[in-house]
Amino acid sequence: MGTCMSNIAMRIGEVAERAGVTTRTLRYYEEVGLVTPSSHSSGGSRRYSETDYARVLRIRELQAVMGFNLDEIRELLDAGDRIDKLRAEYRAGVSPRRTAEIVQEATRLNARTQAQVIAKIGVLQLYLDELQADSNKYDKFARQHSLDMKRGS
Amino acid sequence: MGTCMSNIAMRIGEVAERAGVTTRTLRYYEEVGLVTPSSHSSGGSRRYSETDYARVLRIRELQAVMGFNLDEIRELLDAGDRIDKLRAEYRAGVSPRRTAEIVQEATRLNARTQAQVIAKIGVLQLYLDELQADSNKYDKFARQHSLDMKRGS
DNA sequence: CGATAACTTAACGTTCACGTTAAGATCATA
DNA sequence: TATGATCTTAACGTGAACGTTAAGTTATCG
Repeated sequence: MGTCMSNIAMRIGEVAERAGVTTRTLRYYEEVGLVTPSSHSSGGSRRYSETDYARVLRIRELQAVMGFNLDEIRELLDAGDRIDKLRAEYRAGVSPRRTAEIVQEATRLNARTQAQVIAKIGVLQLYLDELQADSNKYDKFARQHSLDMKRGS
Repeated sequence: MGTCMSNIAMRIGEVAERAGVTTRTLRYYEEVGLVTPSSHSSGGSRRYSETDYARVLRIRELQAVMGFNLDEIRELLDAGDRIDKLRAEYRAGVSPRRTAEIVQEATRLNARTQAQVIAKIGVLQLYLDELQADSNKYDKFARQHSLDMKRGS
């Protein structure tokens, strides 16, 4: 299954370096079902495709920036995978009933995630507003007292 | 130091319940220098002020919603504390020279924090855009295949 | 074909952010 | 002042997400 995609395949060390993680991390991600190398050498070593690499990058972003844990990330990625699979299945012909179910679930997951992101942005924006109000006060104070100091870069 | 502020003081259990955390969590926050109760009973029990309580709430928000770890949160709160101290110093009366210094430092601290928040908002916005693009695809797919399903609420 | 760099699994170690007893001190109330 | 609820410190436990050896296997290169 999907052993040869005419795609250059990277070894684990290369992927690790490019993604800024350790090989241990990649093996751990495989252990918990996040990224499985799309092929292996004849001897059994892992071979990662560019798609695999992109997946690692996405995981790191979801983790570092969004603060999701690996379980949540797996849910999100699974939704995407399901859609991809569905697309392929659909092209090969699948029941409309099943198609509807899958698209609906992906839509729901997407909506849920959007809501979370929007909530986060909202809180950050509030916090930023506070900070800007403060900084405006400092500016005003400085001007009132003719303290000249440069703002910005 | 700061033992009596004529403020009603809460015991640790009350603060914990109001903030939705355990007493262990509050003692841990104290251990890592995040929230120190502003007073103690004669026998040595912790007594928290409303300000302390607000600080706990802020910590939880920064942690849960923004995904900061406790080290990052301490940095952010420390900046705020520093600014508060500068404010107090100014109010106690200082030379115009010192005033300028104070305003300048506060401005710099504020700007640094703003930069962090803005960076996070930026990445979140990018991610949100992607999510919306995906959800548009799902919609389009559903419409093309006449799968009727409601979006929104 | 040999060297050595990169890989393999397996297992124990570590840090963060607390959870969970344990054993005793303190607080509020009757 | 008694007593039960709440507090105290201290210490060991836990799950997530890896880090760090160890001991052996595979890949690559001259």
